[in-house]
Amino acid sequence: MLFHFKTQFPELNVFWDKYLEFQTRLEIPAKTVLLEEGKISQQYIFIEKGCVRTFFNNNGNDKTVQFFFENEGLASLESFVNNIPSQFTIETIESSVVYLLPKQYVTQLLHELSQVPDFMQLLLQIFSRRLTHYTKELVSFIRDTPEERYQNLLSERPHIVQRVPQHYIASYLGVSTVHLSRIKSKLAKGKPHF
Amino acid sequence: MLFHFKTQFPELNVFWDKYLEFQTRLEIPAKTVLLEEGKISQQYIFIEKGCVRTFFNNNGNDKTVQFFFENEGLASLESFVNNIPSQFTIETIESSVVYLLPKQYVTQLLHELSQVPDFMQLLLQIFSRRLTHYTKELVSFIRDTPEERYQNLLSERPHIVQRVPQHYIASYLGVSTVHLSRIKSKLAKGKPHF
DNA sequence: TGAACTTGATAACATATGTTATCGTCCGGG
DNA sequence: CCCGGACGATAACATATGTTATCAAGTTCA
Repeated sequence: MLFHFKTQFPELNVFWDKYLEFQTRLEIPAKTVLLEEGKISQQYIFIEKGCVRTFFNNNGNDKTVQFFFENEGLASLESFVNNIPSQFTIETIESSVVYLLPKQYVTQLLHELSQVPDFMQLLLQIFSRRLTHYTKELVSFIRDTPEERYQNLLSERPHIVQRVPQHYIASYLGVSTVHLSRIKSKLAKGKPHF
Repeated sequence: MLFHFKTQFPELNVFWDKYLEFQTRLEIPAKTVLLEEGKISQQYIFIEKGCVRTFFNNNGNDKTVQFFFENEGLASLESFVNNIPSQFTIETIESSVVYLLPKQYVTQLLHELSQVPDFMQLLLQIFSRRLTHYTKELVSFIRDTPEERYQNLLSERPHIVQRVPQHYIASYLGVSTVHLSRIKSKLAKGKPHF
């Protein structure tokens, strides 16, 4: 997944803004597929309103990998950079408004950015953040029980739990919807709120 | 984790070789800690002989994340780049011979490399490979059963199974040693070799 | 060589989690 | 206004996996 230059590095806005004119605005309903697993990513996606998830198919059983919300951007990075099929599908959860920037312009943009002094340092930082994110996800999967993962989600990213339908949460946590229900009811008993 | 410039990109050897003189050679026994979880990575490690693993501690219960062998190099990337504590411990599995290149020289090396035309493209490729690796690990954890993960390991990286003690494999697969034994004995029944 | 340690297998039992089925609620479109 | 679909809770049962304990076969090292 890519990052969004604009929000993360204001000093790069000037570059980003040059490409605004090449973006396409889309208003799309829930469950619209923006990139299909197995296809090659052709555009960078920026979310103005709504939310999307990335997932992969496992015998008709979706596994959600990540959620994205307003003012976040994404693309299948490996697919983008190496021109290989995407591991994931990208799909809206709610009806959304997104902007699409075709790959050729992203490549151009990256090329322009490579002229910026110390851009490599930025790039290193960006990637090490992404790597950190994925290794943390991995570690959490290895180390934590689904119940712990749910509690982490609740405390660290409560907006996800509030906004996203529960079966997507279950698929993100790596458990069945039934078991997530169990976890919730167990937690509810432990900590009654009044 | 970093990559090893030298083996992956021969055209960069000339840069790498300039730093050979700053490397320290170490002969160390099994179970030697090269970087401790929570400390800041101070050097890049290159393995001449032997093998090492990275793991994190979970209530005295190690969880192995990755294995490295001859002619591979590693460092805690995030720790390196951002000067933050490493999420993992790096430890030898067998008695090994390693070379250490202090961080300051790696930084210098990276700076020199940033002068190379199109180095950014290389860097993008390097990082997208790393990202792909971690996302594949993550996907495998989410999608596959421990038995499937073991079979994947057997078919794709049999040298690991042959060389690494079984309890490290179990910890890498995310199961108890007892359960890995069960998996092995189950597979042995299914496919008798004679 | 003997003792301590490491490695691995197995059994018995406990717990966690998946699967299937059923039910209730809510919500949006005809 | 009603109906169907999406969403979520729960029960009953099946399976996967962890935990603890025990044993056996190497390995290392004094």
